[in-house]
Amino acid sequence: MSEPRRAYRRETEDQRKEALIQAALVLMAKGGPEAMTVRAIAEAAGTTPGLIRHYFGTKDELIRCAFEAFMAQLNLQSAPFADTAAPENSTAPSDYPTTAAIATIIRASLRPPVLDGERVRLWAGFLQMVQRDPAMRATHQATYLGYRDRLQNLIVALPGKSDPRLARRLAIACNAVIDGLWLEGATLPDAFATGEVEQIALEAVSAILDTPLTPDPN
Amino acid sequence: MSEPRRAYRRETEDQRKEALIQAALVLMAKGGPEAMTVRAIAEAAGTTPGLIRHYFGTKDELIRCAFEAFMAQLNLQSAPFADTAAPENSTAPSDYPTTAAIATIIRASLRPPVLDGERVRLWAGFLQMVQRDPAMRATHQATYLGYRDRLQNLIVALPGKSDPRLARRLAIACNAVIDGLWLEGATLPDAFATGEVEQIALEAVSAILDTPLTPDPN
DNA sequence: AGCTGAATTATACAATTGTATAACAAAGGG
DNA sequence: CCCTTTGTTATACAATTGTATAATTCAGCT
Repeated sequence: MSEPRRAYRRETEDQRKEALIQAALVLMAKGGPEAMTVRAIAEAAGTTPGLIRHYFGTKDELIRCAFEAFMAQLNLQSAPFADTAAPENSTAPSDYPTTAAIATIIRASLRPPVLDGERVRLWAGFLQMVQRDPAMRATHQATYLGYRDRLQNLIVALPGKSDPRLARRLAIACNAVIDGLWLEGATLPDAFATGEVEQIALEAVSAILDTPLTPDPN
Repeated sequence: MSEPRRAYRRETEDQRKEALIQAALVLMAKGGPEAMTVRAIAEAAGTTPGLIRHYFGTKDELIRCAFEAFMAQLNLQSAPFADTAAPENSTAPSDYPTTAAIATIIRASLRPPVLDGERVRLWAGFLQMVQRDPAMRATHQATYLGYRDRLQNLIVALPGKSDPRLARRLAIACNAVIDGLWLEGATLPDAFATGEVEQIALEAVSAILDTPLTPDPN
């Protein structure tokens, strides 16, 4: 009857933390906050609940870390290179066209793995905790504003958009289109043809910015 | 020690159901799915858990009903009149200008009570269940498509937008802007000035539709 | 080899969960 | 006026929750 004792297996602290965080995220994505119990997390991570306490002290702390990891990953995948290839010698505007950079961000944000139902549900599952926990709220806000600022920095380089207040409003609008399409495209996959979401986003952002975005068939 | 017995109070079936549904929604909005326990719902509704079983059979069924009520209310508040004043004698286009109707929907969708943090978190808290429960998924999809179709029906009446495929893409894009701004405006209230969100939405939709929306200062 | 200590597992425990069932209250008809 | 029916409340119960504590396992040092 009684299960055999779990094999004792030693791991690095980083490996263990990472495994627990990833397990928590998978459970949250698939079943929401209710599914993210310490036992389920531990089992999915191939360990026992005690390790959560050992490495994170409390479940809430693990959740905080998991949220941070999630937002970092989302940020990375939805705005690739972004900070690295941005303005190396930025006084040469046509080297890597601004419009192409904007289009790249849009496409990355609106196709898998970012455009994914479980992703959206994972994000949604955190919303309540984000509101409650100050640390998580800071992470949330920073991620949003970071994404928006990247858009704004690109927009301000477009001809005729140098006014920062104008660029800010345009960035907010573009961000909203992308977010809205991300939400709808991921939660209602049957309502759109493949590739339709990013296509619509490119057209809409082009209209908002009054600037054609290079089609760049990829 | 033992609490006095709760006063026996008889109510209409509709009153009871409504009270339980509203209590469930409030709890979901403030604390997410975890806070929506049968005991908390019953207490917030001024009754006892047994009534949930009596009137809904199971907690899941109550949740289904609550979600339906929520979506109906959201739908009503974000697109007022909508179905009533839509196309009475629709061959007279300039009687009630299409642009004004679009602007009205946008404004209603992006100010309180629709633009509200608890609203968004309430909506987010349902996402997991929407995915799982077929009935809830149908409600969700129908609400989204209904809102979008209303936009599309207005857009198709605009000059030069009579092609239904074009109108569909434009409606999707406008819907996305509104949804994205709803999300961000409600979850990050500090990031926007009052009225800024709807203002940006009006500008963005004007750009997408290539049609000025009547400012109509209200 | 033997000991120490940290990593890991297992168990304990009180609190909370959803639901089932029993006890109770009152309205309405005969 | 009793009796049935239905709405309502209270209690019971097994399952699950997060965390605390005890019991193991094993690597590294002397």
